[in-house]
Amino acid sequence: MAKNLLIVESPAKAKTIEKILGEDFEVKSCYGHIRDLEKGDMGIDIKNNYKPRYIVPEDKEKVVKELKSLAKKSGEVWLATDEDREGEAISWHLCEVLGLDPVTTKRIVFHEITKPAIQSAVTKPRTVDMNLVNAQQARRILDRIVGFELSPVLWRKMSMKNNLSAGRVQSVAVRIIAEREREINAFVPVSSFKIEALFTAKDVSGKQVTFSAEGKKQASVENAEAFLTGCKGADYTVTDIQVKPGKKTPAAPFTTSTLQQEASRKLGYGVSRTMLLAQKLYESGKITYMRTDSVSLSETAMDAISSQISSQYGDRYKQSRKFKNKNESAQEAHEAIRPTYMDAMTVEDADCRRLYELIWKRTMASQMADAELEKTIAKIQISTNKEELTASGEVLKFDGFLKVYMEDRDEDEISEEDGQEGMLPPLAVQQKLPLKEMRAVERFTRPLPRYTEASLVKKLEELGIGRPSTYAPTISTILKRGYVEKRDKEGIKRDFRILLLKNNNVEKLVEQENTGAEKSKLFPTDLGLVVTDFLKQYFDDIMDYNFTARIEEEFDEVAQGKILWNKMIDDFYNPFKKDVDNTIENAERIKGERELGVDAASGKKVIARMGRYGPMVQIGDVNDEEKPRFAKLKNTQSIETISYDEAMELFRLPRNLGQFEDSDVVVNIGRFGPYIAHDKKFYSLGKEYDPYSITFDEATPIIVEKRAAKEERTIKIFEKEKIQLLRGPYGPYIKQGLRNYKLPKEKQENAADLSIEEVKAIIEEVKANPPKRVPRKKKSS
DNA sequence: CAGTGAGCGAGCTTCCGCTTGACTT
Repeated sequence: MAKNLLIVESPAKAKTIEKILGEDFEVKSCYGHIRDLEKGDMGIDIKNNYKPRYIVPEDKEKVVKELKSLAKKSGEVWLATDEDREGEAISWHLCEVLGLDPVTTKRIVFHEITKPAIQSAVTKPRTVDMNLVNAQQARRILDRIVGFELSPVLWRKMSMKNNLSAGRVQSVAVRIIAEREREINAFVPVSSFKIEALFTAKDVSGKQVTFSAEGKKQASVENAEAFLTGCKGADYTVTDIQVKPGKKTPAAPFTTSTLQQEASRKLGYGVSRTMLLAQKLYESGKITYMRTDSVSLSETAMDAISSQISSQYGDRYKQSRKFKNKNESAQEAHEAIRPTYMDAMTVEDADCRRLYELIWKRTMASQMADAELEKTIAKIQISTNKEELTASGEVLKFDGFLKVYMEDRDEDEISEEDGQEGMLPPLAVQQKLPLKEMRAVERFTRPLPRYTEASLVKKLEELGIGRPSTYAPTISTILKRGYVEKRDKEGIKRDFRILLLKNNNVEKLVEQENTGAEKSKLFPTDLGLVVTDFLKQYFDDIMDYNFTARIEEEFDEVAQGKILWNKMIDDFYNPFKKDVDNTIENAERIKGERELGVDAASGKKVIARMGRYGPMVQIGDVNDEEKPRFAKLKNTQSIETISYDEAMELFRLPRNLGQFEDSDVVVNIGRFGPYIAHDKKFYSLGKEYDPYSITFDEATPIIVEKRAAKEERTIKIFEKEKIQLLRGPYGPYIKQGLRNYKLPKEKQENAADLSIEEVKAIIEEVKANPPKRVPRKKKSS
């Protein structure tokens, strides 16, 4: 009898399941979605009740063909795609493409790839749930409509024409970054004075140790000084001691989002890197599926973890826990991310290993006992006034899960109070304490930090926007479109005051701290800011943080069969389309203009705005008799924050540094960054040089060096044909115009001897048989 | 490769969510 064919989404899963099911089943993968909306005309018949037009994308043709022929040969076809909205739709598309009847074709689901789960799933097949499929179609169609209606609006209203885009997810992601930036820019720090007293006492071994106690924060320097002066000559007595037990609980096992956050905090990985490494671990069978929103573990896994904890740390450290998902939008088609086996596992690649160890520890910790603490709070009376000081200490009584792992926190979750609380020496009520010194330290309030890739993912997940499979790609998109940049920011030096009470004398000191430094953070570009403002102005509802949550409720109603999907789409489309038409008709071009002042020399207005080639400053108006002067903003500057003085500074380029080898040496900033122009040739300036301050003596060696390096790379030049033979990191190649052609292996050795005829032949040869590439998107008819 | 900055109009781009691999100057 012919084998049954079982189709899953992921090929790695297929392999595992085939082993479990044995002889009767052949298990194949469809590699995710196999059909999508056609691109032309949105792929939707708006007038025909939003009927979708599906096609098999080019890169899926092969898979579909193979599944078709297998389906013919096989006994029964079973659909085992993921149990969520998308998975259900994939099953339905498989029915459509393979000619299966969705009413009778067997559909099974499981949330974990374990023998019992899969064997039990096979005993209770159902059929495709068309309501759920319709909910997915509604989701897909709505996203297509939003993206393909909104993006063209931007093309029309923005002067920059570098394929801009907008969408339900990406545009809100940019908005989050833009708003945080403006909060930071508008933030006015307020200072107060933290009171800290240092006392000495004997510890358990009788040694004198220093510990600190805190007093009430003082709002001003006057108050702080008055307080310290008031403490002159005081006695300090312990009046009360409270000892309270406390505990810490481990975090849930990893989901995609929490894995990305922790890998970012603990290992400094960006989200794409984390996902790439996780994919490798998954494919080599070391971890479970890495795109998941579920925190649950299979029974089999819980048992394995439990026995691992027993053998490694003892039963005292064991505590079985079942975690529940807080997130309502979670679809939980998979397990949490965990090691497939808990016993020792070697991972070759160092980066992969670090991620694997993180996953292993987190998984272990999630099934371990609470850490037990003892918190001590001592009140200390000041004899000269009514204020009290508080000393607190924390002792770890039992480490529990902390033996293995502790989750890190984001900057914005760390408050000033929860610094490291050390141990207090044993104290007794009525004990007199000798004061070493007391200080009032000026502290400033801080704005919320800028987002990292991972903290943006966290925010998106909280808002229910995006899915585990799209977090990393979404961030790539907004970076690629130039709405957002990832970079460091240097902090600025700031003075802060300290008042010190010592030996009955109050002394005033000033110290410096660095504030506002950020590393690898997301900054909005001017483009991102103006596009966000524009979309907010004209498409308020789409840009609303709750838009996705609202339509998700409607998708749910479709999934429950309460409303028809085309009715839902119709209710959305009509008002939306009206907004689109109105915007195209009435909205002004997006400029983001801001006036900076008046140029003293010419008496003309100085403005910052978006130009055709990005943010710029301009002196004068295009309607003036004399042409306006233009200068490009540096990439750390922004239309919103640039000052008049900074703007005027930009007009200092181009600078002529003088004559070298009878030609001018001119420094400027061009399309590809700062450069030196000399003798009709151009030399890029590295980051170590500033075009505004580079000197003649610094510039000339760069010319000489770069010229030499270029000669080094050149094998031969065919002047007349404008063809170059160059040496690159992948071997010698031919350059003609913008295109490169690799030399065949046998010709690489003696590349310098090639004649122009031979070179031309190679070009023709390569053109005729182009090297295999990722299939390019083609216009579907 | 190293200009430009206004507006027109051809012909192009664009979304989100499932999955992996092949390529590089």
